[in-house]
Amino acid sequence: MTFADLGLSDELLAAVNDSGYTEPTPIQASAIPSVLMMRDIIGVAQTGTGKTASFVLPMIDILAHGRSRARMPRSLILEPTRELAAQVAENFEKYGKNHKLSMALLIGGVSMGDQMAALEKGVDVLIATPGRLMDLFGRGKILLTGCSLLVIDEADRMLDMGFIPDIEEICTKLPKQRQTLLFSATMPAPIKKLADKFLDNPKMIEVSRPASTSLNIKQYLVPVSGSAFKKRDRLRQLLEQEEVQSAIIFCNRKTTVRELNKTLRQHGYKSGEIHGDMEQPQRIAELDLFKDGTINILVASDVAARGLDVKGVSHVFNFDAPWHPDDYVHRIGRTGRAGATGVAYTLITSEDAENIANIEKLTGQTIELLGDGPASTAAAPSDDTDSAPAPRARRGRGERAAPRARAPRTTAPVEETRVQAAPAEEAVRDEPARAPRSRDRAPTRDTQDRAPPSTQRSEALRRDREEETATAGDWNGPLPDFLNAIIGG
DNA sequence: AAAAAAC
Repeated sequence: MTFADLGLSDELLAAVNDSGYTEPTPIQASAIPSVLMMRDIIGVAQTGTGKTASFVLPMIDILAHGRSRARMPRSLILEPTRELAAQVAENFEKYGKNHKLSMALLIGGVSMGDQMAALEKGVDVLIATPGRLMDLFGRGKILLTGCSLLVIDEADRMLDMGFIPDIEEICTKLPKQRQTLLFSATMPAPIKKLADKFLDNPKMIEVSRPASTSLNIKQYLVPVSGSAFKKRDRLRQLLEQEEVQSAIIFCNRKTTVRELNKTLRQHGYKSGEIHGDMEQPQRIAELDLFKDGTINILVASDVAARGLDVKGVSHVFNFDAPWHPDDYVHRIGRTGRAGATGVAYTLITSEDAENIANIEKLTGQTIELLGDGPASTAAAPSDDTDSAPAPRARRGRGERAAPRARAPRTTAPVEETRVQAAPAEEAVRDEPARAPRSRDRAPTRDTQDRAPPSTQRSEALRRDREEETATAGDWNGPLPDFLNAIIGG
């Protein structure tokens, strides 16, 4: 099976070919012909299954004929988060490069001026988050009466975020004669109801067992004391003993994201952060730095858990075990994408027993518990920081995780608004995501930018220690049952 | 419990 078998146009096939894809994924193979035949679709699929291309590709061919009129978009794609919306826009740019389709990205956090101007000119594709779409609609900037193709993406996430009433309202403003595609990783009752109400004789496409995790991802649990300092210490040990190409580190709280990124940077790591309290331009800028390899560690809230597609993410770390098992599946799905292998570590404290049990129940697999090996010296007194560093033997080899490579960030990028709504530059996107790491030879003492050895390290540790606030219980009592079960105790 | 989304 090739893309050529799916009924797509030659121009489109050329663009697909240029992007390096030869074989459609299962969801693409079954969805694309049906979409081209104008059928309604329910796609039950996780992100990472090629879901986005399964609607973007046929939409480009469908929209190739006909012309847009002012304020009357011809199609609408709804996404739960701004990042996802931007990502879909990138896909349209990539695959639509041989077509002359116009699109507008309607997301919050960026100025409305460009968006309104685009609408006024008329667009073929509207890609939007519900809030901004409703806002602009309320201002009379959009007419949805000419919108004959609707995509509701990540419907279960929309539900979680309370968007369903908005979605319903939007649906009623579209013409009744239209094609509707709905995608969701799971099909809870409210989503079924939504589908019943707004889809017409949909074709059901289910590609992977919901909530399954990719076999390409090796998963580990890492027991650790609940203290924030010790967790950070343990995390850094993991970062150093692993061959981290690039990593996303998830935290449950935005404050934790900020703190962790700060201390990682103090320790010389090339890290950045992303969470919902940041200005949108800054979120985009940070993501771009991560994509182009300027930073190789992204500390993130769950804003980045779902759907985010960055090539070459070798590791996912859960600094906090996620509260909801679904989130675990989504988070670790940021690695091991497109056939690559990935590793996922989850730091767990004594309080996470139930969360982990739920995750294992959901995924139907037990996650390997990492032994309390030498790397867990975090438990030992580490006041005299430099004298008791993490196992050096296991790092070295020039694979030092993160020599500081750029000056601490100033606030400058925040003010720059030019990055905003514009979809990311094509050129950057398709580069091999990461600059080749210096996985070279012996650790040559190369001077200049390299984080100076001991002094910086101990200074950073001292500051880290000072910021220690949490005093959650250490892992001292008996191991919870689920752990005993795993290690056979 | 948190996070996400409109000014």
